[in-house]
Amino acid sequence: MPTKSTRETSTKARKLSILSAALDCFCEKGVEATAVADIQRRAQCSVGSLYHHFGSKEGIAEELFIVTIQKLNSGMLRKLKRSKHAEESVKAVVFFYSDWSTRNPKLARYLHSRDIDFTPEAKTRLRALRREYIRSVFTWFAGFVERGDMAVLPADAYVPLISGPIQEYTRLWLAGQAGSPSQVKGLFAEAAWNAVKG
Amino acid sequence: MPTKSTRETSTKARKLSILSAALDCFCEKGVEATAVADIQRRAQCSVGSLYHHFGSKEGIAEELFIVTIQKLNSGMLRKLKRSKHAEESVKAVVFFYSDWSTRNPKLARYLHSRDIDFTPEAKTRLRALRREYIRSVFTWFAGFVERGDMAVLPADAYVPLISGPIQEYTRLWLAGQAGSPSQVKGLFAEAAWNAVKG
DNA sequence: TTTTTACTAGAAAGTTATTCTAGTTTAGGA
DNA sequence: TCCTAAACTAGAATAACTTTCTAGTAAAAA
Repeated sequence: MPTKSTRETSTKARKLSILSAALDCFCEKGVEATAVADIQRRAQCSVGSLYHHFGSKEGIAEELFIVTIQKLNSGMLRKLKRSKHAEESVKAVVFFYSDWSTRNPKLARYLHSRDIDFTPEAKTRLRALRREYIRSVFTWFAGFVERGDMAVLPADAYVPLISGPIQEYTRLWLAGQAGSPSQVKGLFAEAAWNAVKG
Repeated sequence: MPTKSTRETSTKARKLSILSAALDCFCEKGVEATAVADIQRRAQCSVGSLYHHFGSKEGIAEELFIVTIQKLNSGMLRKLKRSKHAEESVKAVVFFYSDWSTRNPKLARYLHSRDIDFTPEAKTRLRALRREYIRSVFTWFAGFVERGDMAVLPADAYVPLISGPIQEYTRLWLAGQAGSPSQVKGLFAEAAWNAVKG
């Protein structure tokens, strides 16, 4: 049983507490409007500590974004791979997105803020993550497409067709302009299936 | 023939040149990373002039965002109202979004960037614009719904179902992860119609 | 002509991000 | 157990940037 060193544990805890403090600040005031001092106060650490771990305010924003995307994607793929049939798989994507967003509204809100300000490196990492996600989904669907259960479409079209509406609806919900995604997820799952079925 | 004063004309031109310079900077470096001095240099004006017209850097970003949304929405509604039938209307939304984005990639990129950092007033204005847009679209569709040409759905569901996929695909395209929206707009228009037809 | 108002300029001031120096804590080897 | 290297933290110092302020110019109105 490999017990972690106290150093390792406390480092991880501090990084997490900084990310969590940052998420709260970002959601309350927006990324640009939160000062490094705001995060530092809320996380109860020093400026030095903050810069030691993340390099810059942008570094915090990037790490938070990337870690969140990774969690969302991996959760989605796990769910996907527990599905047996084409229809079940497609609908699972819509349901998972809806459920994850309503369970993690702060993270969802943060993901819906855009990535225009990231460093080239972070953009590259994000691009790789997205590409990998789209590839995984496409690979999972490929079998169904071959069997004729799903339509033959450009590889890049599946994810937008399936996830686009629920994502857009979730954005409205986060902006206070629509009811909870859970109210329409059944409807949107049907629409997704209609858009890609064979 | 009411000829405009030179003052009025040059003021408008200066404001436009500042917005245009800002758009270029924002697209190249991101909103947060562009300094007021960057915009000021590119627009060839002084800091004072910039603050006189827009109050702050955020003020520029907000005005640019709002003006762009207004143009996009009004163009969309104009197109919509030239359509005769339900199917034609629904597909027009997809086509217009695709065409506008490919014709105005910089503006499209900016619209897809974050709106989380806006002032409460700007958020309110944006919310009003979006609500008004959704209401207009819904009103336009209401006749078709009554006649049974389109399905009866929650009012907030139409726009996400119709526009969600093409928007999401456009986002991928802007991120360099997919081909031009014009390649899939026909496909996506079909899917949109399937999602809402009666 | 004069007066008022919109506008511009650039220096000054105020804020905030980032760096730097000094020091503390921990893991790991002798 | 003690020593050393490395990870980590603190907060002052610095640098970069945003915003304000003062003075002035040009256009329109009176």
